[in-house]
Amino acid sequence: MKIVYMGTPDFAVPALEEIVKAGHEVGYVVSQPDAAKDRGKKLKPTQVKAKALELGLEVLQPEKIKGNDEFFQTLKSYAPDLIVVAAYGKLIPKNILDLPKYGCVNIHGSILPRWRGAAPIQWSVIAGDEETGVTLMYMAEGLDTGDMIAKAYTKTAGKTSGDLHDELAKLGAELLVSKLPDFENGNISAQKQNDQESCYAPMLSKKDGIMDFTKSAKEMECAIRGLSPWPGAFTYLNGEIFKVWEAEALDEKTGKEPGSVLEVSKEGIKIATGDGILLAKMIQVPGKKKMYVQDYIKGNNIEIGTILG
RNA sequence: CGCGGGGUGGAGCAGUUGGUAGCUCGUCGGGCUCAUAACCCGGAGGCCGCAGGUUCAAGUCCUGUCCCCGCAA
Repeated sequence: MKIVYMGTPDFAVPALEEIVKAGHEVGYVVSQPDAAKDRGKKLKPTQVKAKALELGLEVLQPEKIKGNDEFFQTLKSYAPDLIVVAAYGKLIPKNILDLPKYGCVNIHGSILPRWRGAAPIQWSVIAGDEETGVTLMYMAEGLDTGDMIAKAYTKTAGKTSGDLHDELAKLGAELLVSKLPDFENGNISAQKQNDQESCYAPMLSKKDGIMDFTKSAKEMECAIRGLSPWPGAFTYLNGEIFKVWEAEALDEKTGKEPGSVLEVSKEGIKIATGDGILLAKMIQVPGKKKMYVQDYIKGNNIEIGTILG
């Protein structure tokens, strides 16, 4: 099958690899333009571009695709059977959606219609969903509103967004490749989404990482896992950023003000919340690596009664 | 050249105006104890990221270099 693949970050890498491995022809890989990221502001290729070049595929990186006739003509002359999109990063105009013989499909990191939008994996963890997964769907003009072709599920228990991100990227790749032959066989059946059950997962920003100790310990534990590895749940200790990477909600009561440090031990830091106690286990301060509280307290001291935030 | 912090025994930190390298934890041995993650005594373990330079003398000052991290994007 002749495929055009559109994707940008590492979430979209496994699917590209699997498509090629399955023996399909990928005429073009479309990715966002290289961006200056990280320390030192060096221009770095996107993950998908890097993998595509490694696989010897042709890469296109248009600044914009909407109203970009040259880009459209390039795709049109290739005449793809299918366009596969995974975390491309921009909306795709209708003329491109309608171009391929079998249409345009997307791999989305949630069980639709739940968590439409940019950060489905993170929000499902933050919300405390017990189960999540990936959905293979046709692309429609709305945001993740297209008809659903197939789904694959997994449990969220104890996993961070980072863990699930990697897992779902693989799961999505397998799901997609297993369905590819069905497009040519005409064996695809798609199901409409129930808009009533939908919810939105907006892109996360740094601010979403701020810890709100008035919430329950359980909610905070989910937020900490959902915000890892980015932006990370953080608060302030003596004016410095204090990140919490691992924590456990304890079923204990306290009358102390939310954010109060109740106890510091090798087990972790017990912090009062709006409901219950949060035991912070792995933390990080500026300039340092993540470390367990057990290690942190060997050379640092946190006074009982300190208010975080 | 975006801003900034840091690389010191296994771990986390301190190290003042350059002059014997310390602390907490761990570890090993011994002791106390019904017992212990508690306590007491003792021991081992460090080319102070790397390379040069200044100096009678450099963890400390200067130059270069590698690596890690926070912010910002």
